[in-house]
Amino acid sequence: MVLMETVARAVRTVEFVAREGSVRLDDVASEIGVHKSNALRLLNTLCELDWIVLDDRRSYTVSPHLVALGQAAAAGTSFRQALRLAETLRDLSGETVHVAVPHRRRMLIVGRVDSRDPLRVSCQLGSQDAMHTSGLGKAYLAILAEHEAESLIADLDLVGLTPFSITSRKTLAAEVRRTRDRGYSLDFEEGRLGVCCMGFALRLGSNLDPVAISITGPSDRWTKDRISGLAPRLLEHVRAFKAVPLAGSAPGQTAPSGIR
Amino acid sequence: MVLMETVARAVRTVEFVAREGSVRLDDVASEIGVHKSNALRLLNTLCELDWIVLDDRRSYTVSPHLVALGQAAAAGTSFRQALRLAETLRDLSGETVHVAVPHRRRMLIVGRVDSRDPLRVSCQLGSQDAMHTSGLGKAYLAILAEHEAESLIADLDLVGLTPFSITSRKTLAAEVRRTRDRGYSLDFEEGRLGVCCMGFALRLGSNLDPVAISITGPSDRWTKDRISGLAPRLLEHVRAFKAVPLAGSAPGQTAPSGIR
DNA sequence: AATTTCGTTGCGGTCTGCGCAACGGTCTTG
DNA sequence: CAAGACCGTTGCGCAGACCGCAACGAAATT
Repeated sequence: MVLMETVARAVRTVEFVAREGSVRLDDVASEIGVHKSNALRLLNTLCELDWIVLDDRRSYTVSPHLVALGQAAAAGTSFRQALRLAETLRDLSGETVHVAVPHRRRMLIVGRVDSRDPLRVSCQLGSQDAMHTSGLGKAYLAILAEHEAESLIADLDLVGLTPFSITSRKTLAAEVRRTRDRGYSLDFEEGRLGVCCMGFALRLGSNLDPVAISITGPSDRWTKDRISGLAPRLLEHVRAFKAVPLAGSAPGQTAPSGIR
Repeated sequence: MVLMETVARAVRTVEFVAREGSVRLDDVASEIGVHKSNALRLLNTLCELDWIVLDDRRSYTVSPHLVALGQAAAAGTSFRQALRLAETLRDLSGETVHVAVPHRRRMLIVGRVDSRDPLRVSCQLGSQDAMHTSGLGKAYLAILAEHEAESLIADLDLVGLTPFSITSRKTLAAEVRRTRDRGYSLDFEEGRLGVCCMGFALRLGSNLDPVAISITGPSDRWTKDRISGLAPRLLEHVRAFKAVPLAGSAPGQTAPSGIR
């Protein structure tokens, strides 16, 4: 399989600009590893295509036009429906709710409804969590068929992030089994110290990958007791939501969504 | 200025896949206007770069990885802070709140907080409204310096979208002046029949473009009376919000945001 | 006003992107 | 069940697009 170099350079350019926020010509040239004349040509074409804009004659930024792309990327999943459920769960729990989809053996966060409390946990959209150290990942593993989960676990790289992280496949498999029985996943400071969460996974679309939802909060108030106290009510809402055959509006449509 | 053809093809490919949702090899080949062997090379490299994924061996989709890009594109603006205000305004009004930034003589919607009512108005993120037919655009024009607004208006293409659309520069300039005095913009079915809205614009960042916020609802309940009744309270919150020097977390950081 | 920095332009070589055509897999049709 | 159509994949050769080089010019800095 032959790769196209120019395309790769263009993509790396866009991602670099997005990562840095604002860059100049020479930054791009040295980052991509090309002569500045070529970097200029890259940036010029990307500007012409409205993927990049140059602000004050020497600093390049990603174009707001790209939010449409990000939306399209998320719309491929059934996250739009999930967001409505997320809002309900946020209101019930008071904590931040994240929506994620599996992507390359990690959980990619595509949606979020923030807690109203000023002290809250909130992950960047587009960021990725490991399967074994997040409530999202463990919820996803638990909804898969047993053999699928097993082969996925076998492929994971079980790096520990905190002293509480699971780093053995056997322990992880057992925890996934417990999650399946329980109906929801738990994460007590396994991914980040001071952060706890509970998670669900559910199949919304017909043939789409499952979506995972987590409710995340500071360990001081989002405790084991509080979670297990709330869990039944939350689970109830998740199940009730699944029953509603929400008419998912196709991506790209401008028609008002959410009208049943 | 010389454009790079291959880059343009790659970009068009990604946008095509995003627009269609799911495409096959020949679709791309005919859309881009290249031989299918070349279309395959394009798609292969884009897959390798994780911008596109192929689902069931013959249908290509945009990768969820791109939501990170969309986030970065929006983060360039100060929309993160605006979203918090938007949520407050949604709760006060009960209607959908949109956040937009100016982009190429149009208003580009980068954020949204939906009304909780099943019957609501909700625009796709990434979609663009004309300056003269939206509350967003008129609010933006009103916050600009007089001469800036005038030169921008002179450049607009005043296409009418409904019988109520403003199509004369003179009328538009007068309406903008009235908006400036009033403190907020109004739009009664000027962009779409059955849809009304009021809008604000505010400068959040130091040297960033202003952000526009609109509150949009069905004309049946989001009436002139209801809007003017709510306006004072809403304006009050907008002004109060502006006073808070929220510590905006830099894009790309994973630290919990919103902690003052 | 001088100096440095940085974006821009023209040019020629060479590598790469491109179309062509044949192959082999999978899905569809008689 | 077999024959056909369809679609994705691969090798090859050529032309042209991409790239680096170096000189130019504008803007920023001292």
